[in-house]
Amino acid sequence: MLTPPKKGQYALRAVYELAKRRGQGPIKISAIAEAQAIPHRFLEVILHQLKGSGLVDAKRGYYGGYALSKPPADITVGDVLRHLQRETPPGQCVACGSQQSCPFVGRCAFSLLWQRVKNAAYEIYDSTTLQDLLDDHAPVEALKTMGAA
Amino acid sequence: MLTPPKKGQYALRAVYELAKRRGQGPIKISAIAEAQAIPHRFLEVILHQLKGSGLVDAKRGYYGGYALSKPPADITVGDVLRHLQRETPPGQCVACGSQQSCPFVGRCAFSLLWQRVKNAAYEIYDSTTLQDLLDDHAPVEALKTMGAA
DNA sequence: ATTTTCCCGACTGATATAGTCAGGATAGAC
DNA sequence: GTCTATCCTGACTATATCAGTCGGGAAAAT
Repeated sequence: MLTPPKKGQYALRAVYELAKRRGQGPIKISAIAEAQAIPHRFLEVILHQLKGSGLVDAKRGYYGGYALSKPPADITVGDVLRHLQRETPPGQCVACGSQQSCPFVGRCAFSLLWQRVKNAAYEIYDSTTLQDLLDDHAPVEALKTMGAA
Repeated sequence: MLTPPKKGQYALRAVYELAKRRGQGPIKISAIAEAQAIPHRFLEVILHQLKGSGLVDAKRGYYGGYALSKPPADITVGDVLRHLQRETPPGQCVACGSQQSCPFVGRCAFSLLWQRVKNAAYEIYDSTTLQDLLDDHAPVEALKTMGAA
């Protein structure tokens, strides 16, 4: 239900790899694909899409490749995920995705609930930077919500 | 990405309807389906599945129908949702659903993150009872995580 | 000029979800 | 006892989304 889509996972693994190699100049798609076990052609699509958000810069040609446009500490997981899914049109019911008309628009007993879950998720995403992931520990203020498996 | 599946939404709307009519004896599937705009045949499947968890009781025959087996205050959204999706096999990576083998098993930089998001979601689900939904307000201790739309 | 890389849109295939269908079982109405 | 309204049950189909591919084009270095 709330397992992130492959595309998002690939994107995060890719920028994570870029963060790890920051300072080594542009990293080729093929290098990232190999290191993170991502289909090469698919990763092309994903990184290109990410470029549109300004989180990564691309360089073409012989010594081309991708690089983060900001320090890993300034990029959050939320930044990455947000730019992959087209955001839901404002005023639209969170639950009734697509442009289907919700039969309970305005008086839905659950819309608030879905909204809260979504906010809780992005609160975590937005408070986790690539640097946090590199350091292999969760941000301090979020740890208390962890609980057991 | 984290919009709940239709099945779960239908299930919740159905038990919500049952909670609303509690005390009126068994409620027919057709009545629930009409009130909540759920395909009749599909709702049959869903309610039958829910019955397996003991949250609802069914009665057959002329005056048959469904009813909650417990007071609305004793049933949480988490209870309902948990019984709809087969739980992920233990030890399995949260992200790499199905039984696909994760190439980063054990050393995945993100598994902790996914786990935390999942936990945060179920913390909200488990602290929201049907009674809360009937009262049309969120449980107090969860309100602080709401934020803007 | 050629190679190596990213760029870009259209396309295909797999998978999970959403929903249907036909018929059987049970309980009450008559 | 028969009839009807209801839930029960599994197998089935359709659809939408996701995952991934393909072919070719454009910049940058050699």
